[in-house]
Amino acid sequence: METFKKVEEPIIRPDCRTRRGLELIADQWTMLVVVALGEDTKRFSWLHAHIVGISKKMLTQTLRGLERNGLVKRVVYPVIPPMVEYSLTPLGRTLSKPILALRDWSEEYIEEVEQARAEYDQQDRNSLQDEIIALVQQRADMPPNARS
Amino acid sequence: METFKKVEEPIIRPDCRTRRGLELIADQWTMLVVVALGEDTKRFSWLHAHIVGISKKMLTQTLRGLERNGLVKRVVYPVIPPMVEYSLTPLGRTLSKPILALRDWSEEYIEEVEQARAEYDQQDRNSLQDEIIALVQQRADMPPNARS
DNA sequence: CCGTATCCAAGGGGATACTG
DNA sequence: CAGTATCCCCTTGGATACGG
Repeated sequence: METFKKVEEPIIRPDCRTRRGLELIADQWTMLVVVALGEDTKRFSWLHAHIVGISKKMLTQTLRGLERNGLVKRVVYPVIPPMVEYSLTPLGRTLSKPILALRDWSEEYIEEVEQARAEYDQQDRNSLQDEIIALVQQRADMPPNARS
Repeated sequence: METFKKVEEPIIRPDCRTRRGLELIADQWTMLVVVALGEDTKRFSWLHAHIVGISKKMLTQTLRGLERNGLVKRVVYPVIPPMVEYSLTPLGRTLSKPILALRDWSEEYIEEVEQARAEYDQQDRNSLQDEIIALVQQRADMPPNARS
């Protein structure tokens, strides 16, 4: 008779805290913006220039999302030309720690990951090559008039 | 004269390690699968059942990506019915630490985030309400025959 | 059980032009 | 400068059916 209590299996439901959290922050631009903001206050144009490749639309969207979730503070100065400053809120700063851990992981292991991918893809090409060779071999074994 | 050396501004280029890393792992399903895999070996059907709401297609895709990047090991047992086991590789286990940090952050702060969002959205509704009131007020101030 | 193949609708996101 | 508005392509991902 089984007397040991079975360990509860972790069921990851759509409404659990982990899912609700990752839904908000687990995307590339959000994390990059948090990294880019860092400790200081940054202007919109600074962010746009330093996160190379992000469009203004995407940057605006991402910042709005972070602001909406209380992670970023937005300050508009009524000057001409306009000037808007963004910074992490105290709540946002709690998020930057785990995100920086992810950045550090990337810095340390990405080469190893890409190496693994190169080998994986190489295997794919070899397999494909083998299949082609096998097919050609089959054709060579067939009588000429049976070839499609 | 400025004698202090200017601090290098961190420019986040598309080809930097951080970008290349986040591109691969900064998405919701990938992180959830890593969390779900944990320390043990898990079957495909186990993952599909425990990550509630993920489609088979998405789960397969995500696992393939992780396998391709050397983060997950896939073992197929040639039995009927088929049985496939997935587990984190040593490299994959290095990734689970920062991801678990992100999960822990979610568990701790998500309520606070959602609270902030509720207030933000409430403000939006109030502003909209104010605008409507202002418009109605304008109409009331106009002579009746000028109303559109 | 563990996929793959195909179809298809929805929306993400870039390009561009315009504004306070 | 810091957006907003519009267009539009093209990817994403669910649904479904099928296969080993």
